[in-house]
Amino acid sequence: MHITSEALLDALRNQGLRITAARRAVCSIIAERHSEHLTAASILDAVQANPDAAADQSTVYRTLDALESSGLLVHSHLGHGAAVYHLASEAAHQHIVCSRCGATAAVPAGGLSEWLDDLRRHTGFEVDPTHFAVTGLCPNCAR
Amino acid sequence: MHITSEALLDALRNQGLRITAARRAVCSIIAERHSEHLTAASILDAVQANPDAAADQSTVYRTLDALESSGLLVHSHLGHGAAVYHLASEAAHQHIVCSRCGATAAVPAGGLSEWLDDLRRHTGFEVDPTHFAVTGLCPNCAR
DNA sequence: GTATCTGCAAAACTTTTGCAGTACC
DNA sequence: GGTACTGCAAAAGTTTTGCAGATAC
Repeated sequence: MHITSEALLDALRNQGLRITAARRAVCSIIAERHSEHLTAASILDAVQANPDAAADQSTVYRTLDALESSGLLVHSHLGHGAAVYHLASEAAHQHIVCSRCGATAAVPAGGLSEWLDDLRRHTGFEVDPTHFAVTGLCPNCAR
Repeated sequence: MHITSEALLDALRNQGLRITAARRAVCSIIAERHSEHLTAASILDAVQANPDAAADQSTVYRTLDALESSGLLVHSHLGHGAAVYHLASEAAHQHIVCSRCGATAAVPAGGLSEWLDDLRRHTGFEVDPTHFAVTGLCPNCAR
């Protein structure tokens, strides 16, 4: 499930936005490292590691916003700290995070969709379960 | 499902903590307004509205921490902003929050517990579903 | 050429912390 | 009397914003 930097840039172009060195740099980091839990800070670090394409913090945040508007990128909150950014194509999974040690696991899809249907029926909400992680205690921390 | 300010203060006493004017003030706000979504800021405002018992921000946070340690109070995150504090006796419900307009609804218990069992079986985590809300679009915002 | 971007710097917002003095028990 | 608590002030951490100058198209 790879996506290229160009695909991300195209999404920006399609919104009528301009393609700049800073945006190329951010898109390229995301395309290369899409399987990690990227935070704004780690993207910023990676961008600034390349002196030819260094971009400011505010520019990184603005680029991430633009990519989210395009629908290709989403962010979620795994805990109290910084948000993590995912490709939307990889975001269809929810995380469970240990509130003591920070260990994360993917929430199995089984059972989830029935619960979501149930939620929709009862509340009328269109549920997006991925935006916030679920917290709990991992097997180790639960002892 | 009321709780008195005294019950909260007793919980502090039982931890060997001292009872001060600031702690009385915080406990009394929580006891009076337990049915609201209280944030640290709203508790602080309420405390400072009474010039006889005004307490500092840091004191309010420290008191809230102490009450959480006692197990009578919990906080949850309904969105990107400040945490909300609930009595633990009222916290056994999860919230769903509209990511556009901020409307909240309670997640019905039905279906939830099966999903939680499922999660525990598959991940081994002891799940606390109430700490982070679930986001989605409310019926109005979903159009 | 001009509307959009960028960097810089500062602010916003929530929460935490260090420290010297105060008050509870 | 001694430990715990408080206020103050400042910092930490993440994200946002205002603005003057630079750049893509």
